[in-house]
Amino acid sequence: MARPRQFDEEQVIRAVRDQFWDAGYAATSLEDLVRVSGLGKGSLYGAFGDKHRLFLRALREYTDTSGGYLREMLASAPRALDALRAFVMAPVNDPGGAAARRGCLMANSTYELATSDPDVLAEARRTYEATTALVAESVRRAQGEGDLPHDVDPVETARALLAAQQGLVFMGRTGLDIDTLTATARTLAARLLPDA
Amino acid sequence: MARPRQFDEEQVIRAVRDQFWDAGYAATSLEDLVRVSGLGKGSLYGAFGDKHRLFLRALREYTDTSGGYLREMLASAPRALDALRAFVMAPVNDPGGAAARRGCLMANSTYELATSDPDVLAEARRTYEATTALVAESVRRAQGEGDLPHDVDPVETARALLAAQQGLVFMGRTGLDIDTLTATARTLAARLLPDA
DNA sequence: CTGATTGTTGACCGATCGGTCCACCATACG
DNA sequence: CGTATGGTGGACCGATCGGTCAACAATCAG
Repeated sequence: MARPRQFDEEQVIRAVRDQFWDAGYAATSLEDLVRVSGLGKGSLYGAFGDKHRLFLRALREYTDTSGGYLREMLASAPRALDALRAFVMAPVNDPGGAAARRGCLMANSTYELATSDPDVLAEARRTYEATTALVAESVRRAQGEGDLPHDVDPVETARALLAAQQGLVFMGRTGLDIDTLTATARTLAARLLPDA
Repeated sequence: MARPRQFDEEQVIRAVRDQFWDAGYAATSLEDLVRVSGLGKGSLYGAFGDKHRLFLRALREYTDTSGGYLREMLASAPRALDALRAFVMAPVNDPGGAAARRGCLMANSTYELATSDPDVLAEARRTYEATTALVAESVRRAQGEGDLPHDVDPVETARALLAAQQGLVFMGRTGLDIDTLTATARTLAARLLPDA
C-alpha cells in the first residue's frame, strides 16, 4: 500500500551526520541538510521530525558507531595494554591529520550545545560513562596480563586516559601539525600507562 | 569637540565576552549583545564594528586576561612544580563546579568556529603556543629546582600538561561532578609530573 | 550663542532561518 | 483498473537574523 520510500534511512543519517560534523549544529541550515540528503524538506520532516530530532538521531548514530568500534578494538587486541595505547592514539590515527582537524562529533556538540540542550548533555554523559566503563575493563585486563601495576585504580586510570584523548582532540582542532600531535599522544600514553 | 562616549569600552567588552562565553558565537544575537552591553545597535557598530569583529575583540580580551593570570601564577609560585600542578588543576579550581561547566571561552570558540573562521583558528594557535612556551619554561624551572627529572623534554611535557588540562575542561562540560573531576585532575597531575 | 562634530537610538531593511502545507506522484490492494 | 495510502518536493509562511540609516542629543571651539 502506498508509495515506498525512495531513500535509504541509514544513508541519509550518515550524510546528515557528516554535515553536522563539518559545520556544527547552528551553522547547518535546513537547506544544507536538503542538499546533502538529496531529500525535500517535507520528506525530511516526515521521516525524521524537525532539525533538532534529526540532529539527535545523527549524533546517536555517531556515538553508537564509535562505541562499536571501540568495543571491538578493545576486545580484539591480543594484549589490553596495546588497545589502551591505541585508544589514546586514536585522534592521530589519520596520517594526514584531517580527522584530527575535524575532531569528534560528540565533543564538538558538547562544546556547542551542552549548556543549552539537555538532550545533548545527556548523550554526552551517556557516552562518557560507557567509554569510561569500557576502558576501565581493559585496564583491569591489562593488570591481569601483567602489563599494568595492580595498585592503580582502573576507573581512575580510564578517566585519565579519556581526558588525555580528548585533550589531544582539542589540540588537533587548533590545527596543530600531526607530527607534534603524535609525539604528544605518545608522551601521554607512556606517562599514563606505566610499566608494571 | 563632539559628544563624548557614555560607556566604558572595557566594561562593555567584558559583558559581551561573558555573553559569548555562556551562549557561543552563533547562539548570541545582536539583540543579546545590545541587552548585555546597554548600548544601541548603532553605538555598538560605531565603536567595535560588526558582530565578528566584536567577537574577536572579546576573545582577545579573554586570552590576554587568562594569559596574564597564568604568567603571574607561574612566576609567583615559590616552587615551579606547585605552579604546574595548579595549572592542571585550574579547571576544577571553582568549588561549585560552575566554572568547569562553563568551560574555556577559547576552547568553546575553537570547537565552534576553528574550521570555518581563520581568525579564530589563528587566535587559538597563538594562545596554544604562548601557553606551551610559558608552561615549558616552568618545567625547566622545576627541573632546576630538583622537582622534575632532567630526562624529560620540557616542551613535550608542557604539551602533555596542556592536553590534560583541556581534557579536564571537556569532561567538565559534560557535567561530570566536581569531585570526580578533581580526582581525575589529581591523577593526571601525579602521572604527568613524576618525582625527580 | 552658534555651528561643527560625534555619539545615540530605534525604526527599518533585505536575507535567511526553521517549519508548514498542499498539489502531485508512485505504489499496493480490492 | 480504480482507489486509497503514504511519499515527494517546492512554494510559501512568520520570525528572526545581522546590519543600515536618519533624526536627534550632547559636547566643544570660536
